[in-house]
Amino acid sequence: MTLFEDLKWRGLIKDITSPELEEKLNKGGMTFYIGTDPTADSMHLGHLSSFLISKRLKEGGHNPILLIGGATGRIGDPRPTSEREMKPVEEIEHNIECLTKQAKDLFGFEVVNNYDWSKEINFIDFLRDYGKYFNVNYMLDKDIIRRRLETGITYTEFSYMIMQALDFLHLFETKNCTLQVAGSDQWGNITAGVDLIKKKLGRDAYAFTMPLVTDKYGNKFGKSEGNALWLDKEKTSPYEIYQYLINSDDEMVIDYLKIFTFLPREEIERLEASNKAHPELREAHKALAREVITFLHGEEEYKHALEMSESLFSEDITKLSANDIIASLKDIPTFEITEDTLLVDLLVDSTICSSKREAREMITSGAISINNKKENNLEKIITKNDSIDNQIVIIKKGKKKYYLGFYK
RNA sequence: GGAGGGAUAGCGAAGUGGUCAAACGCGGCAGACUGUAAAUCUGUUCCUUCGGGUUCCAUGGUUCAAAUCCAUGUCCCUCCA
Repeated sequence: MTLFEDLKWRGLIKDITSPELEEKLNKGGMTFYIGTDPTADSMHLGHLSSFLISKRLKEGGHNPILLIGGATGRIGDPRPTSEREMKPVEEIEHNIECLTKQAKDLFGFEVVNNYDWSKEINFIDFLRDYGKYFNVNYMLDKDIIRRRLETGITYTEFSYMIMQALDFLHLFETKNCTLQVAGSDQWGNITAGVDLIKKKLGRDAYAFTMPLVTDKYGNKFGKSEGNALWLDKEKTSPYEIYQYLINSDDEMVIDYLKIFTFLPREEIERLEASNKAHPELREAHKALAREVITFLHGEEEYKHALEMSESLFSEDITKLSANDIIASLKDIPTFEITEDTLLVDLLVDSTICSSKREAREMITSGAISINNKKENNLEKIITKNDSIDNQIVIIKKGKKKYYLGFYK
């Protein structure tokens, strides 16, 4: 199977700028870039899919550059709905530092910052040297701009695509970078770059986008309870990622294997068959969790996440000693217990529930378990008798969320 | 610069003086069923010491009573110049 066929099979190619790209991809030897803006101090699972492509292309004999958007991040990529808040420069600087380190650690490829070449361009030169290549009508015709005409868009965000086009041009000129890869929402910005290179230099550049990864309802992949799952394990534990992936939809899990793992086609097809024949074994889900966590955090962390999940979900945890539990459950949220606390208060103080009303609702509906035993009593007082080895209390909210309480 | 329209819970959207803690839909959370899945069904979704308390962009005002009326301000949209 050629590189292009493999990418296609994995569902990683949505649009390409030109059919010649297939042959060029298969041949190898292109320098390409993938970028992200420093909107946070870590990438999240949503970024992973496109960044993994850099590794796939590298293996196909291409030369990757990862771009962190210090300049574009100061401007803000237009969202479909509304204007972004501008982030303070200090925060952006901090994010750049974190992301650069993360990208290097995870992929080990060259990382560049577009602020380095954008910061010197002054406004007059910008208008003379670049502005003339962008007809406003052309810009207005881009999907992302058109969608914003109703709700309004500032000149700042309107200009974003030009900056991204400049990046491509700069990398093309200085590093012979002829290919850009990004998520499909970047199509407008990417083609702006390809067109700019054509107009200004009369040269051909290429790009392809990958589809946005979603769940079966079309929601963005990689969000749990509205929060992004970060690739930084200090922000999102391997255990949380394990839980997220193991709970993937049956219908989607094979797609995810193709996108997020380097498993070969035969192995994924075997898992697909297994998923069909015995979905309850969740072999595909487990493989997904294993591959992703091992890639991100290494073998050790994966084993730990697996062990934790198994002890919480399939064994009788109360049979373990407090020390074993503490060692094993290091990644679930913890809280402190003072002796003899009303359960309702405990749930609120520990932020497991956001109000007493909610805490009561949880208890009454049978959503709260103490050491894996349901607790329906609103008057329940937690004492040392409820603890394991006088040290800890495990509280479960709903079916999947665990919290570990420590006596001081 | 001128004219008009708008701002309601996470989102969309009703309500236009008391019956409004605010319909409805989505989303969220929980229960049942299961496989830590999906679908389905059920409950719930401002806070509370369960007496009540604080909400409908902001600040003042009218009224026994305001999300609803008035004034000023802020932000947004449409059209004209």
